[in-house]
Amino acid sequence: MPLDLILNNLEKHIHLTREEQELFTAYLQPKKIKRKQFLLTYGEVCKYSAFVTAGCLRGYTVDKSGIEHVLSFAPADWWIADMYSLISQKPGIQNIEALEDTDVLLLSKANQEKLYTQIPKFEHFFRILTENSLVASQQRLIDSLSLTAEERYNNFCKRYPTLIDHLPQKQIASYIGVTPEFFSRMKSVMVRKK
Amino acid sequence: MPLDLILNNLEKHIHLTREEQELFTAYLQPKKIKRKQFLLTYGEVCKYSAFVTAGCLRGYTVDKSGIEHVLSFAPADWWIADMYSLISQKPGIQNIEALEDTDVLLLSKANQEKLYTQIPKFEHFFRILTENSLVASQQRLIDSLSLTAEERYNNFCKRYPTLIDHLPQKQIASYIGVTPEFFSRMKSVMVRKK
DNA sequence: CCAATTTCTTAACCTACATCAAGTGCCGCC
DNA sequence: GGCGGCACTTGATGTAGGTTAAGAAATTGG
Repeated sequence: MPLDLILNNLEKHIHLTREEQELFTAYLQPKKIKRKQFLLTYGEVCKYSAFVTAGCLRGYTVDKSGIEHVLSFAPADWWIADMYSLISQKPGIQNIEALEDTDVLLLSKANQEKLYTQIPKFEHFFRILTENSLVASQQRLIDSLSLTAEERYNNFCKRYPTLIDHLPQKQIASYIGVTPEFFSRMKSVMVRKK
Repeated sequence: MPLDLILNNLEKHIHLTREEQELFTAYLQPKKIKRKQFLLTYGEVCKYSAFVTAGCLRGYTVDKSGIEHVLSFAPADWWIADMYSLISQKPGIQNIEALEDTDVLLLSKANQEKLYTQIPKFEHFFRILTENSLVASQQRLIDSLSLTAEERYNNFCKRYPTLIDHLPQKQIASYIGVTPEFFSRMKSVMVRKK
């Protein structure tokens, strides 16, 4: 059941009473997104944090020469949002798209802020969630500055083991920051090496 | 006075009473770091968040071919730490070094956690601080994936206007992710263009 | 104020990855 | 069940930025 998944996710960092759980779940809004549909598009203000209960989303930006850069994948049990836009409430820079039919639970920014005051444990939870994202983001920056495409691919495989053979490889190429052409070549070289 | 600087920094997001201010400042530990001395070195566990009151620090990693990558500069009124190590309490991956004689106020992880329970506003403050770092880190990742060295340099100038003519240019080169040689060439080309 | 070190510049050559182009395989869909 | 389009491959060629080296300029510490 989807609500169990999100309650277990919270349980990793905070413990809620029955009533608190009920207050929380009342704030959630389930939504289904079909493959290739968008949860959020460039220029829109991000009003929700999304928790994925089934399927998979990707968040990406498009640069001025039209190239897409995948910033994150969100399979089941992950949170996703355009943090820049969610925080500033300015027009966002990400597209968030379903890679397959996907179910999410939406928590609006307004409700999230109510939770902070009604149940301070949520401030704690989201602080930790944000800290972990920050560490991941910094690590990815370090990787992009100091590793080769091949090493970044190996890191991707560790970080998203469930996604490797599940995802069009152009999406993986975009995540590790190379063209699909180069990624294809690289993979065939890696096979030959073994 | 240094304490005013940090209290004003907090004031950007939370309001403290006189007593809360006193409780907080009692937790702080002033420290002086001479130019080229380290606040933290690779492999050490990070036990403090540091707030700079004068001077300037840099946080950087060294990759396996010995190249340094500057992750952040911290001039006066900025916070710095090896977040990965501070959070996990595992051996860190950053060196934090003084670029000139620098004064910091240290807040230990233990004290920081006491603040979270004694004055929940601090959980709020550090959540926001972490959110802003996350957004900056994501933006820098996007920049490194989609901009040229020249565009990244322009962004650097916007982000750290006070540092541009204040900092050895090899440090800037390292921050934007190019060699000092290339950076030098790039600058002379930029001048000629104008 | 000088010597030592560090920083900056310039130049020739090199490499990881991009771009463009053409072809193959395959999956979904009327 | 055929076909339109997308994902993947492979090859030829282009380029941003790296490497090595060597000299000039600037800082720094004594």
